[in-house]
Amino acid sequence: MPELPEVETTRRGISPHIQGKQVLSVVIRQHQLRWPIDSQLPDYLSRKKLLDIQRRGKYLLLLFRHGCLMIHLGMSGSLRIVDKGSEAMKHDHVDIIFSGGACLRFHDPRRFGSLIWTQEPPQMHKLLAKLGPEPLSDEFSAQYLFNASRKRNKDVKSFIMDSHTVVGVGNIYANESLFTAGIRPTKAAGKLTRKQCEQWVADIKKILQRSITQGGTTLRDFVGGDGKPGYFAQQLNVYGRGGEPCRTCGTTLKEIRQAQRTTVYCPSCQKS
DNA sequence: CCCGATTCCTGTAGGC
DNA sequence: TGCCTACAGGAATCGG
Repeated sequence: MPELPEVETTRRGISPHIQGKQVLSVVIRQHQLRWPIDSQLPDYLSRKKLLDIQRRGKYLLLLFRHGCLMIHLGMSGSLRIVDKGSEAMKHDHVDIIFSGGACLRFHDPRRFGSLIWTQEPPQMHKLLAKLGPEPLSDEFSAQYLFNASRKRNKDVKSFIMDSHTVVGVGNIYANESLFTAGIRPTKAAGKLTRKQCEQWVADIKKILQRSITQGGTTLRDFVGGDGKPGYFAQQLNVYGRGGEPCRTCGTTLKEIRQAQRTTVYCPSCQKS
């Protein structure tokens, strides 16, 4: 489940191998992803130079002079650099082969990911145009969160996972940051206090930043071939721990469903 | 505008 | 052991 730290780790991992290189060929083995891959993609990319790789939310943006390939990893997608000619495994859906012999390989068992070609500036694309701020930017501040949450009746957990509020806070980080901030996940967003917004924003940034740092430790393995995401190694306080004792107070962690997602929280530490 | 439900897909875990 | 089902999850989109 690639969250923002994994996407950023991926960006940093693949960039040195393919940035500035020319696309030699594109192989699509499976078109049917979250959205069908444009059959003309090989034509769009062939012989073109990859200028830069950026990230917006959980989208990776492969920038070319004449357009942009937007890649989303969905929940089981991954990108790796392999040698040109290395044999494709099951679920290796797309190869982009570059001058110099590096092959960018898209792997996605559950096919929730997507590869979308656009000729507009990517920030104008409808999938990116209305996204909320980057969580690690100054734009994502306590003031912003307070303002954005006014008169919203939605529970805070679903509210923060909505990419129109802020990008990149998925289920894991929503659960973990609410625990650290001591906020009850079922609280209505509109009832967040300024103080809570300050605490929560700071905690979200802290947790994401720490996770990116840890993701970086797997970079070597990443390119070499096993691509294990780093967040499994990190200490999770609540995510996946329903029914277990809270690490802080020992109270049994409660598991509920919010908007078809599992929420875990400590009834004692997250009262407000 | 706001919100909840539905949808895509397959690996894994649990029940029997 | 193996079959079957339920479930996980990001986020766009639809319906109320």
